[in-house]
Amino acid sequence: MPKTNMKDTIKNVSIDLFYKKGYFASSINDIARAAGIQKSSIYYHYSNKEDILFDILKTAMIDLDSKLESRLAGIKKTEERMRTAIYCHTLFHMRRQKEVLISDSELRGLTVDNYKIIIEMRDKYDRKFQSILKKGMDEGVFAENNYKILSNAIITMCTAVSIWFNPHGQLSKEKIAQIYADFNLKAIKV
Amino acid sequence: MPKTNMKDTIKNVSIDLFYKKGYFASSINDIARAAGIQKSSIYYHYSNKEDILFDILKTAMIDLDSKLESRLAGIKKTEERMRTAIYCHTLFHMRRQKEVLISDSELRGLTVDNYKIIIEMRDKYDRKFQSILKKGMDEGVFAENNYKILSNAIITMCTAVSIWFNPHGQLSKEKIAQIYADFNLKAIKV
DNA sequence: GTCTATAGATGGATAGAC
DNA sequence: GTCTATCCATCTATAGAC
Repeated sequence: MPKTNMKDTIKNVSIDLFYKKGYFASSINDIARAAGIQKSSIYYHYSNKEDILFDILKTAMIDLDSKLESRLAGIKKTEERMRTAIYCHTLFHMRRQKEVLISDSELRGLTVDNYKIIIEMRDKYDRKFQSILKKGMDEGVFAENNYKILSNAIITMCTAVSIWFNPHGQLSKEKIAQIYADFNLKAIKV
Repeated sequence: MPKTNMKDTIKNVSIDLFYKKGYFASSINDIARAAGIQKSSIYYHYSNKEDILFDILKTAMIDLDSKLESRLAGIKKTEERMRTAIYCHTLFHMRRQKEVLISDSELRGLTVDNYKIIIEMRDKYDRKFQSILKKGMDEGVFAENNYKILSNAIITMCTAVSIWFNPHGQLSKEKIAQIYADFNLKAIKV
């Protein structure tokens, strides 16, 4: 059985709270109560409230990017790379629903330096989609179009699955990711 | 020239503040300062802070729905109705960027009763998209698929244009709405 | 309709004991 | 590593004068 780590506990209850009530509406006191400790004890593990948020956002971004990289490894065909990227992105946004929703609505809770770090990671990730899409257009497998606009459109659609996805619904995460991949591939192909 | 109405001023500066800093991070004091009055004067126009948020969200939802209705009026062909709905929804989410972004991230600021009212309006609006999409599938002009999933996918994609759209970018709002309509129509057609 | 003044609660964060 | 106690800033909202 895994060692109970208080820092992880704080992080996990914070994910729940930020997801349910939002970052600003969740107090240090709320977090402490959920973690079963006094609020001052939080500061032994994290230097301040923003630090918890930053930890959550950074971890989510790192995991998202590494999932993409490992899924894409070895795939050569551009069409298949695009399909895989969309499938992977959509699946992640259902599996890690709470964290990605926090990522998308609580960025304003970060001070400038931390904000820049997350935005840079996100831009780098986005450019991977853009480059696959552009390559497909150059190769003639995808219809010529504004690749930045389409890339934004596709990524935001697949990101937003986290907003409406219901874990207790009828369709599996994998089936929904499949529908999303098919939908977008059909739209971009020549 | 239009009469300067303090209630409207409060509403407008609140839209700016909620958009920039978020609802919980914006204080009554911030709003008062931006409106050029003392914070106690806010309470002459609105009974509390949530009332301002609710006013913003309700107005946005009413306007969104009435835009759709007037655009759809007289259009018979299902494919054209779908195209118009997508175009209209996307355009609105660029024209009213701030308000719709608040709508999508600050719903948690509402108490239960107000929350229910907004969600009900939103569901009713969503069902209009679902019904057009389903009709197209029944008629055989759209490919058979899970119409609820696809409807969610399309609506959230077009809603999310508000996240990345840059008013100072090269493409016009109308051009982007056109790209979005074309993209989605291509994806759903048989 | 806007002001000054303030109540009353809660926020993030720190000091220092154990 | 967690506790009690507390500081001080800020928050929403109200009372009552003008």
